Amino acid sequence: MAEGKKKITLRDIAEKTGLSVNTVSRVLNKKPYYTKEVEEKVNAACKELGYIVDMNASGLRSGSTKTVAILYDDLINPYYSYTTDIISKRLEEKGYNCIMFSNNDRSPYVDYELMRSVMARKPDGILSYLEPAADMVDFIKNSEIPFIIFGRDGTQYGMTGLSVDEVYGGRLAGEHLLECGYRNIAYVGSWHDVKVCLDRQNGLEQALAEKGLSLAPDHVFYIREQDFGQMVDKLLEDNVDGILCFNDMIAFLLTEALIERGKHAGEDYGIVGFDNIQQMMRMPRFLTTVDAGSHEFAEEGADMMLDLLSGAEEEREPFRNTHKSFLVKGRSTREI
Amino acid sequence: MAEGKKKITLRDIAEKTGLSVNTVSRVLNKKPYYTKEVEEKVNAACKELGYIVDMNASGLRSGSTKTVAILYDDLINPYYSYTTDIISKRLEEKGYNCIMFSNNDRSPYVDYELMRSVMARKPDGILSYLEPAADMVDFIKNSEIPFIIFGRDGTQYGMTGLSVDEVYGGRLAGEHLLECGYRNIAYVGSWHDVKVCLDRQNGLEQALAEKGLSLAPDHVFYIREQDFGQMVDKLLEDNVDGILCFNDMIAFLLTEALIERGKHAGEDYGIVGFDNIQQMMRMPRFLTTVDAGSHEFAEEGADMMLDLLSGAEEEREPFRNTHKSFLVKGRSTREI
DNA sequence: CTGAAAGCGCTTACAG
DNA sequence: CTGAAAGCGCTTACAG
Repeated sequence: MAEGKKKITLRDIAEKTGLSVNTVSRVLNKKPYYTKEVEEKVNAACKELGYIVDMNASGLRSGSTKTVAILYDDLINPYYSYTTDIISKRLEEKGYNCIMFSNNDRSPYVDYELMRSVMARKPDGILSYLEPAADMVDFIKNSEIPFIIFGRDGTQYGMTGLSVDEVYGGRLAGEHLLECGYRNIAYVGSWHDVKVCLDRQNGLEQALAEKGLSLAPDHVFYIREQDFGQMVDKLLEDNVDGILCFNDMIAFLLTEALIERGKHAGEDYGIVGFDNIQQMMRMPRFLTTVDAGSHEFAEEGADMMLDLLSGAEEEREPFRNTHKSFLVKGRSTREI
Repeated sequence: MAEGKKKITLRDIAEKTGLSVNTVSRVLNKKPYYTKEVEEKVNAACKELGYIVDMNASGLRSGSTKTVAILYDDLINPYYSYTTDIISKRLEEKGYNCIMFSNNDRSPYVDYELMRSVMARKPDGILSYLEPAADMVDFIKNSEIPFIIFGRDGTQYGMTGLSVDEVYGGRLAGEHLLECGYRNIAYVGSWHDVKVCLDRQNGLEQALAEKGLSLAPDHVFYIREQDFGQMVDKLLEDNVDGILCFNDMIAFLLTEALIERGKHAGEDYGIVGFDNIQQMMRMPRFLTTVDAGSHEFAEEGADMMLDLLSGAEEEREPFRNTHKSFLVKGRSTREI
């Protein structure tokens, strides 16, 4: 089958040039101490034979795989894919490749099964969109692999990460709904035990409290844990007029469900999301949403990872709140 | 720093159990010939010590890294992220991890620089959203790594892949525009030299030709190669009323640009995209678009890769046209 | 400035 | 059924 096209290794380069494997390796890795003449001979031979290093072998020996693991739920939500795109490209420029690990919808957490497959790849760093399960925190710390929690609050775990002030974002959304004149407010979250989700809800509640209002307990929903259709019916029955959703995708889903029932966002009710995915995808601005400056945020995530990879681990403060969100007005809430 | 938490290797398990490294390896890889007693001893020791295999080492020795490289432009377009999500999860289930490689916007092709970094990782397979550059076809074939071109026509390269009948999709879109009564038609593509882009254009032209119409050469645009604003002005000046875009993202971008100029899709003009990303993201259906059944298509891509990985390489026909597209009517074209 | 040796952690023949 | 040896392709000490 093969056209004599055998794998070219350092030994082939060594033989071709009459140098030792060792010296060839030193030239390719630009370690000090070799003559210009040797350098040129090596480069010429590599080019001629089409040498490509085996990162598996170099990683095994050197202990650095030049690899970063990215842990996520799914890539369907543009918040993930958009930021992952930015982060992976930035790391790629610096010679790192990204290996993808999803928890395959088992849970919103990093569990042992996931960490096991991650560690088997011996990544130099791990960037996780998922929070660690409670019993995994020590395990992760003991692994001594730089671990960044991206977009979620890591302080509670004593871990490094980047997060947005989600409570503040929730307040912005709540204040906007109130300004628009909505008074019968609901919150549609994802999971009841995920901190970001609760933070946004919390912000909404603060905004309401300032106007002497509050969020009725039966107007708080977590769609991953209950029936979507029943929730929509309940919203209609109770004449809810202002809805904050945990993110844009949920907001779109709900908008569509309400259209099917003859109700229209911006007219019959107001709806606000989070993430501003319309902007990421260059869509016309329909949905009112909270934007956390994801582009810059992703770049900071990549830079933080690169810092950790270059060995500045211990000095970093465990956590940084880098951004203040802002509201983006769309047509899904009433004009003021 | 380390709490005595040293790396656990096969040798540790061997010492703990009193067996040889070899035997331990055989048990973990479920190779034939070991007693139940030995198996239990090994598993207990692995669990107690928290053994995790080093895939770098096993890959180096065995020649299989259990890794698939995914080559793409960007993950921003949901067509990429949605299908990548499905493919990577399916592969993950079968024990493969995906390493991401973008060409970092250098070109829409797989070039040598990209292949170099791919090959350095010694993946068992490569799935590419990008077409190979002309001078890379032989290189890729000689590498003898299973290579799938996903979503693009590979026949011209004599390569394996999955693609949709794009000409047919273009016809569907063209026929719909004509049915709606649009007569002054334009095509907004991405690159002039990418086959999918031309195929869709070609289909549009066929639909027009059947009605005795044709696409004016100055109403064909490739936005990656010309000024977007100038194009929009031209469309307005010439009173174009029906526009087919290469994909939904371009269609959205154009819709927004026309809104800024006071023109509205579905009223002042009709616009059709490709991919049905609204459906992927559970958005209300605004845009009329051509859907190629991406979910199923991605699953087939993953299955094809798994087939190749299990060694059925040579028997596969080089190429399969698996799906027929269908039109999804939105509000961006006139009601018929 | 260059080379010979050792070894990263596995799996693969091969012996017994 | 189990083990001792070799080796995957590199990089890292260490000698010279």
